[in-house]
Amino acid sequence: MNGRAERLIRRLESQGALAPEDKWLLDSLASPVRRFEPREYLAKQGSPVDRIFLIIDGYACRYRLLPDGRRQITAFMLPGDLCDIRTFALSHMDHSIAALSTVEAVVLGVEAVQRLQMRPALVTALAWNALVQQSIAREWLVNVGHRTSFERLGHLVCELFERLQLAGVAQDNSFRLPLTQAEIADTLALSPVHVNRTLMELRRTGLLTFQSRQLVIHDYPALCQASGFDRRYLHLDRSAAAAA
Amino acid sequence: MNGRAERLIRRLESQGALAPEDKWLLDSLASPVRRFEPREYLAKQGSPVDRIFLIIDGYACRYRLLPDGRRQITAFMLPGDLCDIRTFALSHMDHSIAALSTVEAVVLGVEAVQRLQMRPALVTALAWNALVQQSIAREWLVNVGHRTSFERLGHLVCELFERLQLAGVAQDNSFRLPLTQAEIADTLALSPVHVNRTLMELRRTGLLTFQSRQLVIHDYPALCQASGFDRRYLHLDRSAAAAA
DNA sequence: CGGCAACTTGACAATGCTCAACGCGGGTGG
DNA sequence: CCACCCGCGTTGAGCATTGTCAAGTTGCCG
Repeated sequence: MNGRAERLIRRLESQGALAPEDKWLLDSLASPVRRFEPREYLAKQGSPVDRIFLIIDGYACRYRLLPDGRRQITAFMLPGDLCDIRTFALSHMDHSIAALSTVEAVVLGVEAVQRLQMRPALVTALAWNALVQQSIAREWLVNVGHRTSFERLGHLVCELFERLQLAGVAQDNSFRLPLTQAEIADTLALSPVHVNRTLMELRRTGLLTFQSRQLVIHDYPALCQASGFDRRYLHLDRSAAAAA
Repeated sequence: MNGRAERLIRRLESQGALAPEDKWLLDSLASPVRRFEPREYLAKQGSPVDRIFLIIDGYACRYRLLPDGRRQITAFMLPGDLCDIRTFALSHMDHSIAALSTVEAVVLGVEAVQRLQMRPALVTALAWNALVQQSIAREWLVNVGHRTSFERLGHLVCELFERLQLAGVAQDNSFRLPLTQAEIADTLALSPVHVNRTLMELRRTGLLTFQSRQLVIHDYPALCQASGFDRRYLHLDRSAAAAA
């Protein structure tokens, strides 16, 4: 056990324990670890799909570029995140993946994925994982489409907090967020200037502070309330949730 | 062969021929057909996941509601569309599915999906299908986040046109679009009033007309151009596309 | 013929964008 | 060791796209 798959295992086991052999397999595939510098590509739009990634540490993102140079970040890849193992069914990438901070990731080829696919319990757990990512993508659409900048930013912070907690890389009421305001802007479809103003408003309201890449939440329930955050879309509870 | 899976098969075969047995299986599972009236639920947020759907005819959509009653449509389900067969890995629905027009759909339970999963070629083809749906979801985020109302609406029309063509239910330069302007508004995160104005602007520009549920495209290349539509995200070509 | 849902149009308000300038800090080279 | 420079953050002013509210109109169905 090298422990590199620990954060992924922790996430997957939130839905039910895995057999030791399954954990061993995940761990044994989690090597070697490759290091990516900020802004470095993990995968490039248009390139053939021949690998997927398990994020060990750091922040990466999926994004699309517009002809005019603006970009939309469509997903964050956090420690313990694994790409959809079905990705190989596509011939080429329809978006890019890049490191936002320094990233440690394991590069998995087809053979590694085939070994994962031979374990039914892992296939199910990873299907759950992929479906949660899709649920998050839907929520981002709601976020960008219908929430004010204040709610949007607050909602993103809540989501990151929950996800990082599940991976075991958040503190009690804070987490490392190595993003520039411009990157947050690309995520929330706001201008960098407006992200700045909104951030100060959140600070003024006493909900959170964000300094030197550390995000501190001062009143989590109030933040959830103010940003319309309802964690059910993250599927964190094992039992079925009641209808809205 | 009852032919009900014809549109799905047509889509899947755009990526490579299927074996006759695979097609027979799809067709044999495509029964019975259930009919849903406009606004009727196919699946409700919070309910247990025990079925998925193959759309035979008509328009359905996935959506989420906000506490204030507004809604965001996160995907269209068109003739020939099939839900992700992995959906059963979730305990409950994180969004609702409802009919927009009268819909004919096949309801598939776990057993039917298990039979599909025993055919590797189908598993691959359906993985491709599901990944395209995710790519579309990413594009919707770009659309809502970064495009003007004019581009947004044009882009949606282009996408629907391409998808309906692939399923074989579009005419040369037009297709049936049984949506109200309010429903388009819920899709594009615009107000109904603004959808109306934008629609008239598209008409005035001579790009398209939309009357009595029929959408006619007068100049498709110009429409693509004006709305920044680049069909690569739909993965329609079998060969790898060049980088942007 | 009546009624209701969808569509249309106008006036006004507001959220968020653009442009522009300035502050701050860390890294680099002279 | 100091000075410059560049990326990032901050702030202000004006603007524009889009939302809201409200009043009509059209058209379909009963």
